[in-house]
Amino acid sequence: MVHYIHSNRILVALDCIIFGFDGEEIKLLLIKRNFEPELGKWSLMGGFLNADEDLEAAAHRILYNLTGLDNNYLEQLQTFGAVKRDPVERTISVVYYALVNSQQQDLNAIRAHNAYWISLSEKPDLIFDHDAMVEQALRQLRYKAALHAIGFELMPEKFTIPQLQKVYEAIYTKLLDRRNFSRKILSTDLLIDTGEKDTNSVTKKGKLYRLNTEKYQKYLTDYVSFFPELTLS
Amino acid sequence: MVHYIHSNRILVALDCIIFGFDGEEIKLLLIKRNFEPELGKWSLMGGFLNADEDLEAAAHRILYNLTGLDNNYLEQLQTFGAVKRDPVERTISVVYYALVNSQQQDLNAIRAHNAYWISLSEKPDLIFDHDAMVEQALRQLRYKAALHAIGFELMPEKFTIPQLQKVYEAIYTKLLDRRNFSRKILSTDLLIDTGEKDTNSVTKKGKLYRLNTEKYQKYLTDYVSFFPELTLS
DNA sequence: AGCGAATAGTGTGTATTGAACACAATTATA
DNA sequence: TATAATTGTGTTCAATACACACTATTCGCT
Repeated sequence: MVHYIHSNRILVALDCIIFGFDGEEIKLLLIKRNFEPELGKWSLMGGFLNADEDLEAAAHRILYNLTGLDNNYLEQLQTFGAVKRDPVERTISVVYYALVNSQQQDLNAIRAHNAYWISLSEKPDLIFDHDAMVEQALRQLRYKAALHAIGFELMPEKFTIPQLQKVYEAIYTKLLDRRNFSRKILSTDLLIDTGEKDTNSVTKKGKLYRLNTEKYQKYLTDYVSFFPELTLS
Repeated sequence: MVHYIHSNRILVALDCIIFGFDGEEIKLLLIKRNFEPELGKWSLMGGFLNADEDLEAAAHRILYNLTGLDNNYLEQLQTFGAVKRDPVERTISVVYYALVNSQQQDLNAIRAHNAYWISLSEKPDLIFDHDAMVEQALRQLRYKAALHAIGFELMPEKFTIPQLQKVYEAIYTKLLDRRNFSRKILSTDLLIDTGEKDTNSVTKKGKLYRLNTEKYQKYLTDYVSFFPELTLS
């Protein structure tokens, strides 16, 4: 097989920012490292790109190994490539972020990796440039959620409109008007009334909806300003 | 120096999609390859990441070598990493896109690289996955220009409002209303009247403006829905 | 010099959308 | 059965988008 003459072959890592939602707050799935390097410190879940593995496949592998989840929103964020970013050896890292609804995750796999769901407000300092990665992922999440209807990705199968509202309020740390929120969501025609009611609710039980997945696909691919009022800064 | 045990060190390439504007159409700076591999075919301008070079610096180097330009809008687009994307050898490519105002470019450097400004409508087929890269860059350009005021990056130092309108019409292949466009741009307070008039114009000479660069920085970093009406599809 | 063609610039009304707020309905608990 | 807490629906006002009318400047032609 022919090769390029250029000799600078380097390690390609992947790191995953995994966002979840517990009903109140946005959470991150972080690793308390029980391996070298930087043993004992906190980091993102990551791994190296294998020789016969597509980049996208590697991202799915890493996410699957940690969470047992395989069917989530997963998007490439950016590639970090400063020379000194990894003190061990020159490594560039292709960063992905995932949105998971924390329902059918594999708790054993998570425990085995020494991973924990941590609130954004309680995030510890992370190794290398992982803090910058999280910061950028959060910016991208806010950006994207204002334009596309990805808030649903953090919801369980069935959910009420007030629950969905909590996701957006958590993403933007900003309270929204119930009445206007409800009208906006319903006007998209993305929700299907299941006929069921939320049993967890203490007082009035809200309608449980599920996502109209076909229409949702259009909302993802099309550029639609979903929440123009949620501008950043 | 310590190294990772993982053995899969691979080549990291960078490819640049370079957008320009000639007053009528969006143009791409493409290479008619006079070197291997794929000699004689068209491609993006690219190169390999060097050992002691930050990723961002490599992108600037490649753009500078080709155009002589060093102070342009340059943004990382995405990293392409399919196993077979480069038939010569496994290579991942970090793709950047640049917006240049085709004024003070180094024509000798461009000629030396056998590069040409090609209209989007006349783009030839490119090697490897470069077509997909261009397609995605164009999508990103449309996305971004609808939200942020990056249309200015394709303008010369001084320009008239109708000229700026042409940029947006070229990006979206869509005609815009003169009156509303003018009002919207002026309301941003991003333009400074130079007092001069456009001498090239055949009939009524328009006012020449220049960009208020401080305010412009805010428009770039802030999320602002710049042209909500320019939705994609 | 005067006129028409072409392009640049300013103004105005209507329809749509966002945002604030009032009120009615449901359910557990006291 | 009243009360507290939360959900669901309606209404009004202001801001913005959008369509379209009109005026202004400049060149070239008669």
